[in-house]
Amino acid sequence: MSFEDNLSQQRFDKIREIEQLGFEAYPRKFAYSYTLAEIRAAYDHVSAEQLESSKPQVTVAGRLMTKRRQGKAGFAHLQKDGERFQIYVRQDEVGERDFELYKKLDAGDIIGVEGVVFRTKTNELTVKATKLEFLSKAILPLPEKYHGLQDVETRYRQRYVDLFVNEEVRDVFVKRNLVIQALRRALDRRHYIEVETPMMQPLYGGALARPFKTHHNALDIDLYLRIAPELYLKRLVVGGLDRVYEINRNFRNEGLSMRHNPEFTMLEFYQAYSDYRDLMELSAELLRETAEATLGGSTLATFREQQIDFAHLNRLTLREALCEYWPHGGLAPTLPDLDDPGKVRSFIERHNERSESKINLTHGHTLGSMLQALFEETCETRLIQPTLIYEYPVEASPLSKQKPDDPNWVERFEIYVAGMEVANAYSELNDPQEQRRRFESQVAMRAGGDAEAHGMDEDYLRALSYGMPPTAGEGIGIDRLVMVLTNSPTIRDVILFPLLRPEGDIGMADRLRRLEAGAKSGESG
RNA sequence: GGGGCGGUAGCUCAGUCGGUAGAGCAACGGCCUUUUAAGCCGUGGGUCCUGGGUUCGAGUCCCAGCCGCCUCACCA
Repeated sequence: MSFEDNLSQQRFDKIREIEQLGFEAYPRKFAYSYTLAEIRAAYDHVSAEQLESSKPQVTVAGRLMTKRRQGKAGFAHLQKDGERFQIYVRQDEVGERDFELYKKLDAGDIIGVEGVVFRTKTNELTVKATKLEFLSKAILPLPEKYHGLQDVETRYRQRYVDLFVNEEVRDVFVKRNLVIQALRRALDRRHYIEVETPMMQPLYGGALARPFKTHHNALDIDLYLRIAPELYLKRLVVGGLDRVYEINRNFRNEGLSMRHNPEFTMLEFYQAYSDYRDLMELSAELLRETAEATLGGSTLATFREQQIDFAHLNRLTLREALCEYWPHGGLAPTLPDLDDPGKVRSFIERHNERSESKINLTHGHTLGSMLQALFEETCETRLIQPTLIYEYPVEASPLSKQKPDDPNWVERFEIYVAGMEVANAYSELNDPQEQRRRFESQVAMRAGGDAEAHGMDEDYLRALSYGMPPTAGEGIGIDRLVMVLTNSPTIRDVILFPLLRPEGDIGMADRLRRLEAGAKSGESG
């Protein structure tokens, strides 16, 4: 028997021993009168003397996280809802049977406690037990109590352990929920309605990315996991849902990094009779409101030792950003330089000389694509404070409306925070003829080898042909926003179960089988 | 996919020049009725990621592979 099996065997055998004391191994329910947080709220300011005279009766439950025995008494900490609370168990208070149970408890077990609130010598609020109830056994031993669970791989694979052992992990996901609540509230208040559109799509679109492919047996058709909900949401705007949003997963078949998980959560919203300027205002409000809801009223987040202030949203055109954030010293570009393809090419060459990461111009040499590539290489990671970059080249924006005075540029903006793109918005192209031409040029790019170019979506063209009001739409990357608001350096820390390679045979069923086979027979231990 | 780093007890980690594999926590037995990384005495616990190779001898050196992290590429 391996050592680990031995540890588990001892714990497994205790289930039988606990039953022999008259407790149920896996009882149905337990009615607690207070959460641990409620006790703390109710009695935190009550003195030891007052507690001594009032003797408040409570019933609590939770997972046993520490246990300190001292002869015929002992202290332990219960954990529930992310709160830890001390209990004190004395044999002369709980009786012999319950104290026998206490002696058999292991860290990780789940119990219920009836008792009286008091304060210890060190003034810690504690429940002195008058009765114990056994609720569930931890057969597997817990990680070390002081260092917790450190191994990154184990933390992601066994998030259930990570969550109850490392308290800050739970906080991150509670805050993630606050972020989503705040965004929903903000949009609901502005009379948006929330919808769900297909995650499995016969044609994928709305972004430039490679999809996951799957198959429906009964219809015998291939389907794609969506890379974006955009085209469906705009069909709804055609249908008269003037303000819609969806918070849901997108799937992109791409590499993993600290900023990329193949499935990620996006908020997309569309507002009819508006343009991208209206969404600039709305975005600033949404970011500020969300930060305040998450940071307890403050707009200041700390991310990687940097202070990030969501109270302000700087605005620059893409071309202005290139002039302002040029990283290579010497002469930075000027706005007129950026209208000259020859000069832009020389700036790219200067960048390539001075930087590890080279800009590769194989995909096309239009002025717009060069400027966008240069921006992404030189500026993106330097946009630490929330910054809105607007006016994008038309080439990589097949669904955006052009600027009235310059068809090479579209009414689009992106918002960068902490060097990451967290939002993307534009005035939606609603002219079906122009949309058809954009799709055609995308299809040509795809034929030319660009695997991420957009496909032709004829039903979308049909929808636009019924007339879509002028509309602006935006997507906000929830995971990245949560990263910044929770100071999580990697996206895996804000996704409960990030994608990992499967770990292979765990052998758990076999271990449980062996535990059952190895259990001490009948008589008490 | 390229490069770098890592994988040793259930957990957190040491392991020197290649010479019988260690500590703390957790566990088990004993003592202990206000402790809190409880304490004291004692005991048990290892597929050193896997598979080859070099060597009298490999946790340690070499090769291949697996898994993870970082980084680059990819990713508007």
